[in-house]
Amino acid sequence: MISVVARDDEVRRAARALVQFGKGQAVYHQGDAAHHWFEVVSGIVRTCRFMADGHRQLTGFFYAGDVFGVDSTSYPESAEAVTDAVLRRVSSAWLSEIPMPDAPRALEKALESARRSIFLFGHRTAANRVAAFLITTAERSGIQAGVKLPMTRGDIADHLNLTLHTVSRTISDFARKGLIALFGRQNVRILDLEGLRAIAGDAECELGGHYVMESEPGADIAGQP
Amino acid sequence: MISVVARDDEVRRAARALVQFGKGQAVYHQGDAAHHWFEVVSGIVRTCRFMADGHRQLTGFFYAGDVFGVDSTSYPESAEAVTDAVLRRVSSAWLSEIPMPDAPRALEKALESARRSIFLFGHRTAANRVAAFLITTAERSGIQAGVKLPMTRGDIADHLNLTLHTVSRTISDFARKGLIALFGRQNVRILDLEGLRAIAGDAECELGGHYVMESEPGADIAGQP
DNA sequence: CGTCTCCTTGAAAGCGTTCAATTACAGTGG
DNA sequence: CCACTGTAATTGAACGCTTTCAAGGAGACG
Repeated sequence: MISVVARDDEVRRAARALVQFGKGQAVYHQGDAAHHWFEVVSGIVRTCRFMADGHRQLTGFFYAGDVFGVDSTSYPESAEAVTDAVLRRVSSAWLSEIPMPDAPRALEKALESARRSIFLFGHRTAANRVAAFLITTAERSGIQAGVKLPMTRGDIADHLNLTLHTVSRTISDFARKGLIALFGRQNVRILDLEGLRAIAGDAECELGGHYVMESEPGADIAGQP
Repeated sequence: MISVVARDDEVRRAARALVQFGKGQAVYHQGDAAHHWFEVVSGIVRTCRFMADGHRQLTGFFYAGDVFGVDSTSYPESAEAVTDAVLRRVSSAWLSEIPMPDAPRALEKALESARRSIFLFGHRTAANRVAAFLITTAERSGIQAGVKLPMTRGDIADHLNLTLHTVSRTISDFARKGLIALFGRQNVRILDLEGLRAIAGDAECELGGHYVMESEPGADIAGQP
């Protein structure tokens, strides 16, 4: 009996461990069976999809405290360490024991996020996207005016659906216009947050209200017991 | 007792009725409380979001048998009849009582569709998008070579994230190259399906396999009971 | 101090949009 | 049945933004 409990404890321990990854190392690959989900303890992780045409699409950056890899069967995207990172790895089998948002809710959130990307890629210029990226990155990094960009320009480009050239040019433009200041390639100081916000525009650009187009509620033509 | 049952039956009837909408009429508006979901009996319905900048984004076209409006609290997008349409309107309260395998599946389909749009908007040219649209519309319409396009060019444009000019030009190009034939503005016959497919490219462009980048599984640095 | 990777910058080309005008079509009434 | 009318679609030309092509430069690390 005791040995069984001990073994159970061991399984529990193994099911929830701290693991570390070197810069650039893959946490898991697109298509892998989803045995674990992860929480970032330190460092930064990116999730990305590889397209058949060779293009890469970064779907998210994850900072300390963020969770990723919550997928039911197999991972729809790869996860890689942007910097050296320490992660808490939790076996998917323990999902039920740990309070997690229910599945349909998670689906809806994923859908919502996907729709935001559609908007971003559809109707925003390079300046819009980069400005929005700088602002949100600044907010997530915590430090107010000093933003660190540990990811490469290529990473940012694949996240915003631009080329690294355009990203670089746009950042340089912002610096030239006095919106930000650059210290080396990875350290940015935001000088004019309001100016950046004006360029970024309303990131959550959906209307809460209606575009009323006079319409009847639709006529009932048959009951249906 | 009997009266209660009768009243219950009445509620049931009201909760699931056939309703009809005229061409262009709104089924519901973006932001409305989601009291019902719908199944298309006949006709075509479009769902669309209106952005703060005035742009419109069509998120889907729905044909007979398709389900839309499956949202938990409020509709994130408007729904409008593209043609005169008859819909089966089901009260959200009956979601659990009515055997509805389509409901959760509708969400997954929407997410899949959204992801395809992200890819489409990100890495595909106008020709790619229009070709893909014609093919999928042909498949959904049922009739093999004769595609009907009851939606306007503007609708198609807002769905593919292009201008109506570009859509029109691209369709004309296809006709000029002999890939399709036009009969009036709404009837298209596909003459060279393989040619169209070649232009559309691989619409489901995610890799099933891995891009292996030699990596260790990540070293355990501490157990976590 | 060399080398590697990543970043920056310039110039030209590509593609879709915008502006502007014309044409086709459906619906309506004579 | 045909002219009239308004909406939708087509087409041309110029513009603008991003990409592509090409070259050079800045750090990081040994």
